[in-house]
Amino acid sequence: MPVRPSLPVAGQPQPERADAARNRQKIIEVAARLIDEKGAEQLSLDEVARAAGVGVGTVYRRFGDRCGLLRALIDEHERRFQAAFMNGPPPLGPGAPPAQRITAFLHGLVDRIDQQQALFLALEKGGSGARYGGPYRVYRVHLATLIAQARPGADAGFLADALLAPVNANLLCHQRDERGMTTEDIKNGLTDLATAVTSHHP
Amino acid sequence: MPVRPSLPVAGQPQPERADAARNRQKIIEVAARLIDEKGAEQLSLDEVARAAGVGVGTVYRRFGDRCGLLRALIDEHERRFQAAFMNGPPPLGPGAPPAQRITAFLHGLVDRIDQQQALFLALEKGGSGARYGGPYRVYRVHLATLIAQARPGADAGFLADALLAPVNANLLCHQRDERGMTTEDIKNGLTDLATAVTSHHP
DNA sequence: GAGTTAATCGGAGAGTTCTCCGGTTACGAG
DNA sequence: CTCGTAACCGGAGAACTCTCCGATTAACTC
Repeated sequence: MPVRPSLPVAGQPQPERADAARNRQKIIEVAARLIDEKGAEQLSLDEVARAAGVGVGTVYRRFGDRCGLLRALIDEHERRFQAAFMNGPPPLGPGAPPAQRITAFLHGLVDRIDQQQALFLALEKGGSGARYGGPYRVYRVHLATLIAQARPGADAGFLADALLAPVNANLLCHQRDERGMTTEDIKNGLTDLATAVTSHHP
Repeated sequence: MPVRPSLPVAGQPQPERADAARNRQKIIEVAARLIDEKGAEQLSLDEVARAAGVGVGTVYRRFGDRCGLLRALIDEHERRFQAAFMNGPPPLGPGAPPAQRITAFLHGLVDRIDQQQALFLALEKGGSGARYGGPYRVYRVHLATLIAQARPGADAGFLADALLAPVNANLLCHQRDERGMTTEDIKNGLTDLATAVTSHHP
């Protein structure tokens, strides 16, 4: 029988042996500490394994690859953010008009990336095809729904991609570090963009 | 005396020794062939060096890193594209109203990425900080100028980033392969986006 | 041509990511 | 408590990117 990859799907807890769970926890703790000390770019899975007292094979079995480990470190914040825009108070959560919710969401996403900038940068660098799976999918559906409410008839799915695309760690970093923009400049720009998209009459 | 990196700046031909020029040419030819045969992702610089009959150090001396080699392979098309939107016939080149030029530019960029999709994908995967240098800078200035003409007072620089962000190989691939969108769908979406951005009255 | 010098060459090697698989261990069944 | 098995462990090793530096060679001067 083939070994299943055992990458746990979020929200669907998989039975995991006690030693495996212990190792997962230990690896996450060690990785978080090492990233604090030396930055996410410098994180070597070899080193994580050594510091956690496990073999490198164990790290890969638990997290699939380097990006998988980084995602695991991001996961908790992610859940909180998703809860905020799906069930939280307006204007981020339900209750406000779609255009306002879209703007609030984009601003929230900027703040969220800022919180764990180093991790997001490292994750985007890794690339892999998984960039548009998981959280991205959730964001996209959320935005597309709001856009469809504000502008029936438009290609809401594409516009969701278009609003999400400029909110990524690489670009944010570049805009701030090399272009001298502030977070407020960026948020203002996103407000303008979102307003233009939702209020456009073709 | 420190060795200067000798990464040639485009358009500023640097005196290069005959053997060095020969090797650069040979490396580019071999790399192009290997990419045709096995795909850009599978391109190993070790293999390129062996097939070109040079040491691996030579490849790195010439092109700096993996991305540098990929950029060199992209370079010729790049020059043609830049010439087209800076000096070519309208609506891509000068002569058409800004809004139309913006749309034409975005459509042209989609086509351009399609032409060398594999290379762009590999280049984006590599990441590095150089993603916003070189061609990107040119695109950004071009778009920002046009946007400033269409909508004086707006943050044209940011909006240029925002229009460029959704036009990248990773997203285009994703939209087509996993979402079933056609190139036409994407271009229509970009037209809508550009129109919204340039005709918005705050 | 011969000499000088600085750019170039090439391969050994360090540091990574990820794979593979023989040996080990947790845990439910009896 | 014992046993059987599926899941897990860990480290050797393959493949890769990139660095370093002694040996080599192109190109300019005389």
